[in-house]
Amino acid sequence: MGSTPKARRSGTRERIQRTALDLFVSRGYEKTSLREIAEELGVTKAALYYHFKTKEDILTALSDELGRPVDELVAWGREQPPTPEIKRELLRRYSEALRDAAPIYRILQENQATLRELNIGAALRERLAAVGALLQAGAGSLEGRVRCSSAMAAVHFGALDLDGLPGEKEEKRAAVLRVGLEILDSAIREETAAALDAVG
Amino acid sequence: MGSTPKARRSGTRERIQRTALDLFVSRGYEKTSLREIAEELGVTKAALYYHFKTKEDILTALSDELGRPVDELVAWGREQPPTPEIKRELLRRYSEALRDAAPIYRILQENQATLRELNIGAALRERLAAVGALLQAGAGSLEGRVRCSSAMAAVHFGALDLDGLPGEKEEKRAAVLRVGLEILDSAIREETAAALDAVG
Amino acid sequence: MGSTPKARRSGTRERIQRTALDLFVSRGYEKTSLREIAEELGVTKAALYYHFKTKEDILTALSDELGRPVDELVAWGREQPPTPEIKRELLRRYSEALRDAAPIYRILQENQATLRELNIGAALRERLAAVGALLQAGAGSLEGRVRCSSAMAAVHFGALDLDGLPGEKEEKRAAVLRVGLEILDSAIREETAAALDAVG
Amino acid sequence: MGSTPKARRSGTRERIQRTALDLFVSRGYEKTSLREIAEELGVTKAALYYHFKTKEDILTALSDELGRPVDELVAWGREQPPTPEIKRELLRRYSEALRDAAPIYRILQENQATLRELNIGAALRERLAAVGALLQAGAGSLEGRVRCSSAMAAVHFGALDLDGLPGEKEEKRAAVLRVGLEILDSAIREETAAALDAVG
DNA sequence: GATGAATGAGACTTCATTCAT
DNA sequence: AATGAATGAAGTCTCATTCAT
Repeated sequence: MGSTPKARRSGTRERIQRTALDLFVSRGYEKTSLREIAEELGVTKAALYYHFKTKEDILTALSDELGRPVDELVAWGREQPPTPEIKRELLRRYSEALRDAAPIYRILQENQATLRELNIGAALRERLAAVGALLQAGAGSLEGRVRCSSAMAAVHFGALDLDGLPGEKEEKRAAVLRVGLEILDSAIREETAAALDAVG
Repeated sequence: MGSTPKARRSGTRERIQRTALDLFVSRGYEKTSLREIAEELGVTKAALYYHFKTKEDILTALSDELGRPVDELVAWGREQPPTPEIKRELLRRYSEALRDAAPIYRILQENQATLRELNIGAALRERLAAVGALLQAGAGSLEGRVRCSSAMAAVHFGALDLDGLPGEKEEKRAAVLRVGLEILDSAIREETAAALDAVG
Repeated sequence: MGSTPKARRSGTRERIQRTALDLFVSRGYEKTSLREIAEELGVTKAALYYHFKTKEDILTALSDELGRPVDELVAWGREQPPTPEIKRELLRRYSEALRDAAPIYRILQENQATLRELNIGAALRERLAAVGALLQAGAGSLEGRVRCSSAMAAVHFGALDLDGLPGEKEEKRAAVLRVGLEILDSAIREETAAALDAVG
Repeated sequence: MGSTPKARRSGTRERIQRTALDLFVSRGYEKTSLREIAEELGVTKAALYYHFKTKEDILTALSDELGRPVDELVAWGREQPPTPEIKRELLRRYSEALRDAAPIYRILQENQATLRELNIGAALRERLAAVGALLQAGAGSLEGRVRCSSAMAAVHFGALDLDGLPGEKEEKRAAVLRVGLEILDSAIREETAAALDAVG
């Protein structure tokens, strides 16, 4: 309570976050020093420590903010029945959620080894695992689970890694999502068939 | 290519590589210090410098050795015609190649941000891009390319990340490969259909 | 002497002093940061600076307040003749004065190295030296002076360090004082004997 | 095993210890920075870290070395019967042991607050408590214990604090020891008397 | 009577690397 | 084939203090 200054007076806190995000994405978390962030902003290192308790704290704040859409998605998903249509909707929304959250997940992905020892790594990974679990809900076979994972992976890594491909951003996202849905469909088809077998 | 100078004497070079690999995998490249490697081995840091010119050099040597199977796969692929069957074979062999090379690719993946500025990052990424290009050969549409990428991604990340899933290692690899092939098949089907359309 | 400026308003100044005293005793002067004091009090560091000009000032105010009894004792002692009975009374009163002043003298003792460079260290040490001088007044031999010092040391360190011993506080103080008086008596006896020798 | 370089090649380790001891005594442990030690020695800070793992380690090494005489004294004392003569001998030897160990005990005394949180503080204090316990062995009354403590305190603080008094060092030590023995004798007399009372 | 924001200095520590032996 | 000693650069963090509001 009152430990983190709520301050809306000078906006420095926000500027720190934005600068840090940029640098974490472009140079990596570990390789970005607080000196760099401070210099880029034209403040002293000590100013950073006025606004954030540690370096990790900057990343945590970023993740809490940008990761919220995925958090909300998980919350929503948990209240729905695990029907095929809901799963498709889940994947659709996941693709959307990633649109904004992409930078933070890219940081997570590209700095896994470094973040593994930080609390935040776990937090982010749990969010992803939760989405995965919702998609896999009810999947019986190993292969079924792998298909669901692959559908999510297509969307996830597509969102992060496809900068290299030619084409417009939104268009590419749509393509990636369609492929993800295809894979998900194949998973659903198989499960349904298996279920019918078991019954009939 | 003279990777092992005169070696064969005391095996220290090999021991360094093995220890480094373990530590790079478990603690990350950046977070692993030469002191740690040396201590774990019971030698001095200076000894490491007798065998390797720099820290990066240790990783490079590791990558040259473990990455060879994928290199050879690319070489082989380039001499084959881009038929569906060849593509399927390519994916199969890729899955196999990853079996041994997994650690090095895991290091690459989990330390991307760090390695981006090192030569070796590029080298490893190129190998992967080459496999991807072979799989995508002749793909006309954006969606087609995304499908091929996803097929490869399924196999690739499956190989690295599925330690968490239950089941025996080899069994999981097989499942992942089957799913990858499914996705690849869907890509091929579409391309073929599109080609027929264009013709007929 | 204007030690409390206009005060009497919200009592914050006093609360700062009390909190600081506690922390200086338990964590040491150097190791206690203004941040800690402020946090413990639920105010900002800047608030401390409204009431005190520097960190040292807080300690000085504390010392002026708590050290007064010893100051008064010294003033009293200087107006008395250096008779044995006065010396005994001096030691008795010193023991009493320390009852309240103990914390500040403990701080002095446990942070000597740190305070040596601050003015306040000297101030406190002078007070003690003054008591010592009064007790030694007229002591001819080195041994006599050592005896007087030891008598005072017994009382002084007894007051500070005997928390560890079993027994009730006031009871222990009495025991320590008795031992101190014994030592003082031995000093006086010797001096008297020596004086008689010289005369007779 | 091999963690501390045994090195006798350049003597830097010893020079570090000597310089650190001087600075710790004159400026205090906390106030002495590694930069100062390094500069005074004409080496870099990193060189200090080659020889000692932390700042505290330098102090620990110093204490292990200089504190040995007191350690040995405690060991000896524990094997003797607690007779009056042994106690007197103990105090005599303690006075001697302090002759060399004085600097380290002075550091302990003047930096108590700082060292309290370090392991080493406890270690040193335990040594002193052990001597105190040996002197008090068999003391029945609170006053008896206080007398023994005072005897030891006279010798201890005499050794550390009497630099201010006039006279030659060794001469002052002798005087302090004599006074200490006097106080110890008074303690012994009382205990003996009390014992006789109980019996007769 | 007190806060929010910021600073400048400096602390301890770790790292990759070098080189004479 | 390897060691002991040392370096220079850099990193994260904490502190007492200031000042406009």
